[in-house]
Order: sequence, then C-alpha cells, then structure tokens
Amino acid sequence: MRASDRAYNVLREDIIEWRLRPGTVLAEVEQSERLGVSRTPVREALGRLAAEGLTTAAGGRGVVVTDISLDSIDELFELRETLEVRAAALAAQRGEPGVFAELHAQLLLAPELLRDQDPARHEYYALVSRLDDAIDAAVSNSYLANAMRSLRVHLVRVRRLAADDAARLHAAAAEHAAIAEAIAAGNPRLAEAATTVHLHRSLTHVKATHTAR
Amino acid sequence: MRASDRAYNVLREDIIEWRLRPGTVLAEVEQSERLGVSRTPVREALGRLAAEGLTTAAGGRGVVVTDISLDSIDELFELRETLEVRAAALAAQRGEPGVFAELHAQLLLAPELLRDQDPARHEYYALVSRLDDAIDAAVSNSYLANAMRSLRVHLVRVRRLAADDAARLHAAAAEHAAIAEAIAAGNPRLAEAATTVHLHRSLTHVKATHTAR
DNA sequence: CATGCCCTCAGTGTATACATAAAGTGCCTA
DNA sequence: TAGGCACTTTATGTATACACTGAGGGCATG
Repeated sequence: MRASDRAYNVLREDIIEWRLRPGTVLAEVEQSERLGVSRTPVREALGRLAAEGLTTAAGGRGVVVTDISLDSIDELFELRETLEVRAAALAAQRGEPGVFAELHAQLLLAPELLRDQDPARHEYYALVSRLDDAIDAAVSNSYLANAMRSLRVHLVRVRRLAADDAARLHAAAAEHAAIAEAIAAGNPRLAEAATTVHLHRSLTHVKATHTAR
Repeated sequence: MRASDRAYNVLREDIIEWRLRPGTVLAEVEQSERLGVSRTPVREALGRLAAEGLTTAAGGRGVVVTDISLDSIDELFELRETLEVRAAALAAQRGEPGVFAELHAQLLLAPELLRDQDPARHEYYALVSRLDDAIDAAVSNSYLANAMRSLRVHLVRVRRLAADDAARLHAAAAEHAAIAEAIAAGNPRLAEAATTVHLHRSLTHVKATHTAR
C-alpha cells in the first residue's frame, strides 16, 4: 500500500474515532513525524480529508479538524433524509426482492447479534452496512452513491458521539427491517415512509444523548 | 495566487470546456511542462479534480478525464432532481420573499438579456446563478450546499454539450421565474413542482440535442 | 515462425532541500 | 505603560532528485 494511503487511513480513523478532537490543528511536519512518512504523502492525505469535509483549511496555517455542532447535525440529517429517502424509493422500484427479503429476515434476528458481549457491535453494524450496500447496488446511480458515501463518513463521527445503547440498537434494527421489507415488497412510498421514520428516530436519539452530556 | 490553484483552475476549465476530451490521459510531467509549474502543484490539482469526479485514477498509470455517457446524464439528473427539489421546498419555507420576488421580476425580463448578440449569454447565466445562490443562502445548509456545488461542476460540462438555443433559453427563463415565484410565495409544494418540471424539460432538451449529433 | 523471458524506460510515489509568507514576540518610542 | 514596528521563527508552498513499479518491446530459443 502507498504511504499516502496509510497516512490517509490513519488520520481518517483518528478523526472518526475522536482521537483527534474538532479544532485540533494538523501540521504537516508534526503528522509526518508521527506517521513516519515524509511531508508529501501527508499533504496528499490532508488534501483528501479536506475534500471530504473532515478538515478545513485554516487560512494558510495548517488544517483543523472540522467541528460537529448541534446545528451541523441538523443540517447533516436534512441532507441524509433527502438522499436516503429517495434512495429507498428507487431501490424499491429497481431492487431484486430476494436480496432485501433475505436482509429483512436477518435484521429480524439482529437482537441475537446484540446479545453477546461484543462492545463494538461489529456484526450488527456489518449487517446494517450490507443493507446500505444493497440499496446502493439496487439504485445503481454512481452520483447518488458517491453523495451518500461522502455523507456516511460524517455520520460515523456522529454515531461515535451518540453512545448507542442496547435499547436503541434493538429499535433501530426493527426500523431497518421495516425498510428492507418495504423494498422487498417493491413499495416505494412505504420505503420512503419507513426511512423517514428511522431517520427521525435516529436524529432524536442522537440529540437526546448529546445534550445530556 | 498559488501555483497549485492556477494549475487546478486551468485543468478544470480545460475539462469543463471540452478542450480536454473524456478519456484523455493527464500525465504529471506532461501537464507540469504545459502549465509551467513543477509536478508538486500539478499532483495536488489532479487530486482535487479526482475528488470532484472530473478525473478518474487509471490504475496507478496517470489519471484520465471522466467520460459523460447518456446513462451518466440520467444518473446526474436523478441526483440533481433529488437535491434541487428539496432545496426549492426548503427555500420556500425559509427564504426572504423579497429576494425571490426581485429575482422573479428579473427573470421575466430575461428575454431582453438574450436579445443582444453575446454568444456566451454571460448576463443570462449570471442571473440564473444568482437564483442558485439565493436558494443556497435561503436553505442555509452547508452539507446540502456542498452536494449541490459538486454537482453543478458536472452540469456545466453537460450544458456545454447541449448547445442551448434561444428558444430553449427563453423557456428555461420562464421555468426559473416560476420557481422563484413559488419560493417568493412561500409555497413549498409549488416550488417542488416547478423545479421538477424545469429539470425534466432541461433533461429532455439535453438528451434530444445530444442524440442528434 | 511463434512464444516466452528479460531488459529498458517511462511515469508515478516519496523524500528532501529551498523559497516564501504569516504570526507571534520583543523591543523601542511616544 | 501602551502601541506599533521589525525581526525571528515556524509553518506551508514549490522544485527537484531519487526509488520503484509496471508495461512494452526486442531478442533468443524451441
């Protein structure tokens, strides 16, 4: 793997996992020493991060990790709803019903995945991610897929902020199952509605746990 | 201005204006000689172009200018409709009516702008661009604005392909005026409808002139 | 004559040296 | 003592040298 890719992945993970807090200044020399590569690949990595919106150029004086305020979470979910509601409707029109019926069945069994003591909930999140991938594939629109992919980076940051408890994850799994079911049934309006409901619940939960801190 | 910015702007313009055709391989040394700067700023410019989707990495062997096929135009307009319909509705809810009433009045006079012999239609496109900016400002959602901005780059490429004739521009001005009117009236559903109509007409025109070649 | 291997070369990936500009600090002056 | 100017420092911006990988062509052999 290229050094610039490694630098990009490390910095990206550090920002998403909140090891680099918003407002942190990322200087090129500092990061190149920390990552053990020269400034050139670090520059490329910082450029990619800025293009994704994870960092912001700070007036010629390095880049800073982008902040996530409560207002920006509202904006983020407004775009998310716009894109995902449409994607769900298109998937219901174009998707293979069998794929989503299978995902629906698996999502109904999600509580079993959440019973064991995996604190990171890897299997659960992998299942949800498979639903996202299936929707992307069903929509088969590269521009829409790119817009959603760039959005999901920011959403993972928000999720890390929200501290998903078991109760919320159980409810979210049921909401995801409803989305998969609507797509499998080929019902675009129902898919839109299920997605709208899920996103509003998700946003409400995020804001509740965030303001509680 | 920085050399990397100049390289970025030149390459971006060359791609948008179709001086660099889709499929053209952009080699770093070649472009650095053409632009009179070293490889470093050229690399940064190529990275930014790739992040916008104007170029695609060709397996470690340089980057190539992204193609625009008929299929990709359909995908592009599917995302465009998703974003702009929502943006128009939000602008109708949040915008200052006076701003859009003024734009409405100016758009009704657009035929006068199209009467003189400016082949590039600068004043007309500047007016439409002001409407876009006003919608962006009224929505006041940076994520949505970013998504639409990254989309507009590709749309300009398509426009260059379409050869807008005077008849189409007159009709488009009337459609834009209808959008501005609906937003000024604070009517989200009407703004959605007017935007949907405009985008479908626009897509139909683009595809008609494109297949005619 | 065809096929496979090796060599060359072109182009990207990385490191580093140098130029340049901005911000902070300290000193001088009013 | 406060404010402004200049200097120093430290960062980014740019150029260039070197490394490495992959592709294409030529030569040799079966």
